[in-house]
Amino acid sequence: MISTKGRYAIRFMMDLAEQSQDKTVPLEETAARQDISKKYLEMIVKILVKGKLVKGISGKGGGYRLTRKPEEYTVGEILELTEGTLAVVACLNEDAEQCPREAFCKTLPMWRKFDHLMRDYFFHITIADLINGKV
Amino acid sequence: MISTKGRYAIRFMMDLAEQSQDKTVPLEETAARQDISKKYLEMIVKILVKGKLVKGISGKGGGYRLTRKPEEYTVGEILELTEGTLAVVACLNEDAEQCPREAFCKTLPMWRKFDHLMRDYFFHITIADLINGKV
DNA sequence: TATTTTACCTATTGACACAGTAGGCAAATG
DNA sequence: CATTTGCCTACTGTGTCAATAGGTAAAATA
Repeated sequence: MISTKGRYAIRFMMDLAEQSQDKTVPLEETAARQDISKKYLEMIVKILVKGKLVKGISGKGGGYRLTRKPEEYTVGEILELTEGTLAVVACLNEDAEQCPREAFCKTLPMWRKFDHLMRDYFFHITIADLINGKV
Repeated sequence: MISTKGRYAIRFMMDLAEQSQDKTVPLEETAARQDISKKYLEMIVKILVKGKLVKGISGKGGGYRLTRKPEEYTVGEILELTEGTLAVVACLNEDAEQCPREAFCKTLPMWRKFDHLMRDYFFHITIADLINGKV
């Protein structure tokens, strides 16, 4: 299940994209517009900054701004960054310890295929797509 | 992320299916074979019994047995029962309160489509498929 | 009938994540 | 210098996960 972290992050990115491209948008505005607790959103946006998906500018007249064009962000990368992983089962997580059942596990192929399915879906939807209702 | 509850449940059902169809299999055997804590597995199997996916027979010579043929169980229903829900976001959960953003939410269609994708996948894989490596 | 084997039930635990909240420091602008 | 903004650390309450513990009920066998 995708938590509020991932969902709020997507909405935050969309909100930035919907404001005029080269304006910096204070977090307080977005928080109000999206009806999300400012303090909580702050915490989530910090992850986006660390991941270089947005840039934060301090001081008066500051705020946040996208570092790329909206069509260059996929939902997949936003979710993976904020949720930590998109793996559907623990053993498909990148930094998971080797599973001793791996060689003969009869369910692993099912999880793997689903993983591909999911990635194929979320990594081919962009922020621009969402805004333009193309999904 | 699918927890051990769902994953162990699938393995338990597969184990039952792999034993001769009309035998009742004591939980202790399956727990040993699958290397799962007996007590914990007990808790999970209780959900399967309540959901009528398996039948438990008490007493000497007792154990568990499938109530249908392996090809009549889908992975989807096992996961949905044991995990509580398969919804990828809270607002798609059956017993979720109505979301005030529903009417104009630009991400909802994305979640809905993914939900369909996922259900289409997991509700078309059966226990028999897993055993026969058909996935 | 007594014993053994099995399922079934309630309760508890430690660790961790979620969804926030609080308060202050750092940086930049007017 | 004051104001605005981002950034940082720390804390909290609630809930779930993944078990563990210790029993009771039911059914078969000796």
